[in-house]
Amino acid sequence: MVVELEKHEAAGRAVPEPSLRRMPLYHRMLKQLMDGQRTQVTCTEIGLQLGFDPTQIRKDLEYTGIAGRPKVGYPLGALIAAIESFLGWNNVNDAFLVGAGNLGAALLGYPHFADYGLNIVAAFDRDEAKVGRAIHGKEVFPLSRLVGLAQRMHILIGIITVPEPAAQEVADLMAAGGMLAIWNFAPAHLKVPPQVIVHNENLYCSLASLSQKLAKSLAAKPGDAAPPSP
Amino acid sequence: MVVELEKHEAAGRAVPEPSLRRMPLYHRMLKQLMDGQRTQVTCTEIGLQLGFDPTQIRKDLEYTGIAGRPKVGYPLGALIAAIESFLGWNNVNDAFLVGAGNLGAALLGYPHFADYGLNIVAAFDRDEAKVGRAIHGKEVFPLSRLVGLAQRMHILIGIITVPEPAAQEVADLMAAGGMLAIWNFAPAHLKVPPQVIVHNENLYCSLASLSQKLAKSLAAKPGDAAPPSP
DNA sequence: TATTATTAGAGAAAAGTTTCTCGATAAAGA
DNA sequence: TCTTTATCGAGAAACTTTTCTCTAATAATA
Repeated sequence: MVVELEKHEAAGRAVPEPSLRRMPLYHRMLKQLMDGQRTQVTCTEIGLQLGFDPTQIRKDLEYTGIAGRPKVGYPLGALIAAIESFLGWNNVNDAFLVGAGNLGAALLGYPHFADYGLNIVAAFDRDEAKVGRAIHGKEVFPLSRLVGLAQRMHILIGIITVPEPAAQEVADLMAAGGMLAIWNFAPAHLKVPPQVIVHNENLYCSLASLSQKLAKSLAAKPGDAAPPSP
Repeated sequence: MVVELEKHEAAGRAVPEPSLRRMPLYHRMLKQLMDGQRTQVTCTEIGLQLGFDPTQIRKDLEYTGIAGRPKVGYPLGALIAAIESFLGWNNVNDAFLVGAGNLGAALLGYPHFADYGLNIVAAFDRDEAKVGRAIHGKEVFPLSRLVGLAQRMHILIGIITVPEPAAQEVADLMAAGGMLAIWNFAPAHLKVPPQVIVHNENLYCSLASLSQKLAKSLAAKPGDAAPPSP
């Protein structure tokens, strides 16, 4: 017997990655509209402001399980709530951050992560000089305590902001501590147990795309700005 | 008359974004192989280590214009050079960074950007307290000098690490200064002239993908780690 | 030298994503 | 009330990206 699942059922098929990544853009825009005392919004309007096709937005919003009405659109408050629920931003997850360097400090000071389901509760670092200090109100512990504290506090999310050579070792510790999701800012390909979700935030990957397009654009119309070697 | 272009010709068709974003992963891995005194590499080997399909890698590498040999693979040094050339990492571009906060400082201290075609030469900030100081050896200028200096120095790349409300204004200044590429770390949808390439590095977009998958994974098997409200 | 195993490269097929088309529905105006 | 207009929602079509299949080339081995 085959059980038909609703499209937006939790255990249903995977949601396209591009759709997932557009959700926060909708969310942000809708929040701003909400501040302007609006109560309804249409895909046409969202698309116009964000530069997306309205049909695409309709398909994306379908994943959240909300229904709109022709000629009117979607109820704003309910739509925002649906997105937050869909993304799991209702239940805030505690997280550990490893690597209290520049980037780590930046993330520790990032505003409003808690509004987006992420609560960084502590930092870890191998450097004894950093241990014991607090950064943006978050205490820094020695790396040796990571596994024990993660297990005891049931921490599910780990954030890696260490230099590349240490990244795999930190990932191993996180897996040993029972973490299920790793947000990896080190430019490294991590090997983890199958139950662990890894998201890589490799800046060089983004940079590659940017610089290739710029190089191509300069090659196409070598104007005033790009002096070729004379 | 129709002129047939080579696939890898500079003015040719657009390279898929996913392919572009995989290039730095190949580059990194190949560099490590190079350190191990290797001279040849096959797609099979790259795929095994990075977890990609070898055919996909072959298609990606085709864009760089390099040719491999059956049974042998690609010459390692030439392949690395081809990737760097393809991504425009040979000609280093100067860049200005605006927003000398936590994240800005992290980027100013990022290692080896110059090896990847990006040379951040100066920072800018609206905050008078930050102006005049140097962060990781890069001087901080007042925002008012951005346009003039960008024009004079022919700066093509701008990096935005200001809070969201100031992002559009900074983008406008960058466009006015003649910049052609913007790397935007603010969670904002920027409106820019058509010739300007914008790359958004919205952390909330990545976080959304991560937290949705984690929430789904927890919902699927509510094991020891996720205590439901009793 | 012939055979075998491996791999690049090209093209086809499959899978995934975006855009288009159309009917249904709801609101506003004639 | 009837017509017009705007928009949702569903399915089809177009496009993009990944994976598969096959051939030819190359080196190693018998």
